[in-house]
Amino acid sequence: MSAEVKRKSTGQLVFEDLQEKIISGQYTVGSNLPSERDLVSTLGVSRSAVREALQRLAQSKLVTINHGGGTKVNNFKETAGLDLLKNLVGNAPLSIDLQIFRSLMEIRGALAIDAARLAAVRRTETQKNALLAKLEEMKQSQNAMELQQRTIEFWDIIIIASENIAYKLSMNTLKDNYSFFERFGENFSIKNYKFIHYQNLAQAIASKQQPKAEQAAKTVVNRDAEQLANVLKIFQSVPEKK
Amino acid sequence: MSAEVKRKSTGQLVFEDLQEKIISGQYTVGSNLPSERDLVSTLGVSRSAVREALQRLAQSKLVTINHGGGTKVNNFKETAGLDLLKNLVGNAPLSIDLQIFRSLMEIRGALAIDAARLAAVRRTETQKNALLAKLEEMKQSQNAMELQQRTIEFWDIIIIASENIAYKLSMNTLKDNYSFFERFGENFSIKNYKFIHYQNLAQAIASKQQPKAEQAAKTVVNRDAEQLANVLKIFQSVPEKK
DNA sequence: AGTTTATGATTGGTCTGACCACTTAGCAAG
DNA sequence: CTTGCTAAGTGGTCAGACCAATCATAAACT
Repeated sequence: MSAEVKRKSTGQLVFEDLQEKIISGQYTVGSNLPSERDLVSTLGVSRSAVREALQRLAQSKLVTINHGGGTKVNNFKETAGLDLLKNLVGNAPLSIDLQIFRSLMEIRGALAIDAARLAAVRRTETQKNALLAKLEEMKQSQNAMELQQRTIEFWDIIIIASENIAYKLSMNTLKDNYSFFERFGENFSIKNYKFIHYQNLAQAIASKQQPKAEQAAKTVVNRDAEQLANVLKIFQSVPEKK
Repeated sequence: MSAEVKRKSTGQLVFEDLQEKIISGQYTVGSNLPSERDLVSTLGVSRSAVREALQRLAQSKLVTINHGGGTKVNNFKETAGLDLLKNLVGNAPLSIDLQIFRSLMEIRGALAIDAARLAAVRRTETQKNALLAKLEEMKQSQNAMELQQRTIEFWDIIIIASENIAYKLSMNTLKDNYSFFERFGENFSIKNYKFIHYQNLAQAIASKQQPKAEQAAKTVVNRDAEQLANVLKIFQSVPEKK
């Protein structure tokens, strides 16, 4: 139940350290990382810890390891995947990069809208019923956190119904990214929440009206992004409580 | 110059082996992987190799490692990122999963179209000129491979101009995924290639006409996907040459 | 002089075995 | 039945040795 701070492993620490240095440009793109043995002496950890960290960096395409030829620093903007985004966003509300926040809202919107468009054609009867049921759940939410959770599940049904595994996988990563919005949840007013747009979206998908579903999804997505942006502004204009 | 088959490291082999077993369902989701020491004896490799493979599996969210508590197999469809797609597509032309191919075309389309829409508003003068110049390069391509490469660069300019880092990162991964289309390049007829649609797209972005850019992008994307699908059909209907 | 070839140094890859840290399950005490 | 302890199991870290690929340099050759 508690939010214990799990002790991080040495390999994890090395990974984060190197990742941060690569992203912040402390290592020149195209040049080689210090050799494993150099990192061992510099960081004061074992070689296995260093190697495990390097393997993970390679897995996320931040570096390219060459047997005998050193470990090259990649230009992460050209090689990395979507999961890197969370390392670019920033942690505290005050330090959130607005351009990256915008990127996040835009890709989330593009994927969700197209998924809705496809779901309107491909959804099964079961999915139709699940979607309408989830809408009712949303309406009966007791607090903002509950509503937020059910909204995510509502969209998940649409993503699944779109029968597009790429959308599903992308959304997995995006969820990790905007999980930091959770703390803002309480700032949403559930009392004045308008369900009409979600209602329209669910109905359009239920009745297989593709253009209508696409339009309704656009409305929902744009409205949500706008609201989040507003909450974000509040957080950014008010100094953090100490 | 040669396409040498690089010898794979032991860790890489273990990684691929376990990944394949997880994706194919040979390990039950939610259960624990064999312990590191068990894998060592089963696979006949050192523990360091096993550990490095496990770290990479954890990095791609296929497993969750718990200190002292075993390594849990995740439901990759709920946790993995877009980069997993290439492991689902299949390798040979004959074994390409059509639903996944469709997913690939759809997400590629959704991102490209929205990027074009944004680029029409956000592109700089420099980017405008680069885009028009790249279009000319495309027209002067000598062979299908060259055209394909320049088309990728054409889109890359649009993605950059959209100022959306999430689109850029997603496209990085998608490029890895549809790199297997390269072999199909020679089947495209460059002689009859119609540049008018790309021309329209470039012009719309150059003149900052957003709706027009979005529409032109849709046309281009749908046409390309259709062509690729046709080529794919040819490959799938004709038995592989021996 | 330029090219090729050998060679040693550098760097990543693998293995072994020991020990530490955390979790879990079972047992014992209460 | 609960609590607390203990031992076994599992992942984490370390040290050191040796293998394998690459690179820089120097020597040999043409």
